[in-house]
Amino acid sequence: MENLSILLVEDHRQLAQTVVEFLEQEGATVDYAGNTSLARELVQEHHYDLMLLDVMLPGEDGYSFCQYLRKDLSLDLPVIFMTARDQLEDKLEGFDRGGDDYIVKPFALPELAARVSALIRRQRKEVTANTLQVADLELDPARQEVRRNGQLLKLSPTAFRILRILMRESPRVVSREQLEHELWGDLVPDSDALRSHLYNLRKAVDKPFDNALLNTLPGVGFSIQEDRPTAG
Amino acid sequence: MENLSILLVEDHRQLAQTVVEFLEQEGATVDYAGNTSLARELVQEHHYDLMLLDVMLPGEDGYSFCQYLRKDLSLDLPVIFMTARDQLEDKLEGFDRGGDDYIVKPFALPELAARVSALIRRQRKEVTANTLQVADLELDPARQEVRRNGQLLKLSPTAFRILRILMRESPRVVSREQLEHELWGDLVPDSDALRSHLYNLRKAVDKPFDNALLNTLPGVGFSIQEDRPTAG
DNA sequence: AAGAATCTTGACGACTTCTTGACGACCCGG
DNA sequence: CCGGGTCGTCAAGAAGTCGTCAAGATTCTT
Repeated sequence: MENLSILLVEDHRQLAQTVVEFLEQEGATVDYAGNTSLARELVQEHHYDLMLLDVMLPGEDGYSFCQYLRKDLSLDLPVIFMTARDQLEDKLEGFDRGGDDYIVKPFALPELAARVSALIRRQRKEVTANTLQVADLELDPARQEVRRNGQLLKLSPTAFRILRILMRESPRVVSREQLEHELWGDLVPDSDALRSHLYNLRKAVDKPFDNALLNTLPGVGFSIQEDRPTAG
Repeated sequence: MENLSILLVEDHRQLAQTVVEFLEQEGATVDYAGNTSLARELVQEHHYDLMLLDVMLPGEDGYSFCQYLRKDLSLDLPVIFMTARDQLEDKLEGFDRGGDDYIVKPFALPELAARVSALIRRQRKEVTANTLQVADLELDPARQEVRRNGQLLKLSPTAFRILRILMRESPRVVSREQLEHELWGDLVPDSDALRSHLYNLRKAVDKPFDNALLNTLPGVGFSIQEDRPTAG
């Protein structure tokens, strides 16, 4: 659960606090919203790896909010519904509105943690120790090796981590904020160290080759993908 | 569940048959194994989209088999444990050995179906719609790309956001107030910056092409749609 | 404890993006 | 036909971001 960024949406103060304390103790960073309007703002401003969503909320309910995320915001972050409703139709509705999992209150905190981890590792393609591949780039997490066109590249540990994030998200664009949080958690360096690391990463991954894989989208983030055509 | 290929590993004949019939009726193709040795062979010879795995099996148990899949075969197919064991430690072990979900017997068949679908769509990254489309305009939120007639357009971040809102609401008309609020929240610029952004957006989206998609309804707002008839 | 590798920081110029204001065209009501 | 409001057009300046790079600080290795 290291450096996982989680958003908890739950109006029950008591339960919320319990969950937050538990998750933070497990190493996650947790933001908390008691209703969906605050959740809406948070979700637009920050990147979260996962959301825990109560169904019964004051104002808009959790189902509706989840659907809004999927349809209007095109956000595909994993969502776990967390509710006392245990009827079949309730569960079906949760999945139907775009939820990934559904856990009935009261639940054991370790089960919640296990389901969170399971979703995250599925999302991050860490189910097996398989190599990640983008074009002629291969990254082997087990061996800590990166090859391009069969040729072994020398990367610093941080550069390796950045590349790994970019490759698992490929061809999605990863925001600077998301990268920084995943690399450093709450201890983001004062200055813009990420720029330096990216510079070095590019020097290793792209410089020696003809076509560049690592793209910058100014003001948005970074992505790794083959042949991003330059717009006319 | 159309065209899904599922492997069911379960020694209880009665339950197995019920599940198989249900899933096939839902449109899936189901292979069945009563023990892990048969399951081993099947998994090596065929591709499955998902596996339903009982824990208590004759010979090797389900936990062990799942771990074998992940570690030795490096197979990342989604696995749902399906068992009568409802103790916390059992569930934790299931996730720990690489399971994606855990459903306790007896369960409702529709819940099983819902969990299967949820896993599949996550696996296939179909959680959200991949692109927004209006006429020959396509916007891919994940890649931050916009194409018209297949050709990549170059947009500034703000122009991209405006287009995305307009396409999301298409063919509805979006008021200036709504646009400004969604772009800047409470920090709307003093002057009418939106006009400038729309101008630039039009330059990129409409100028290079024959027909305009971006319409202004004076005093009302903006919309994006094909062939808006010029009212008489 | 010395040396190597790595990370952070700061500086610089180049470039992009955003905001602002100016101007004239258009529409509509008075 | 005049005037206020809205709109499209455009350029200039402000603000911010990016690539580049080297020097100092820190951590790791030996």
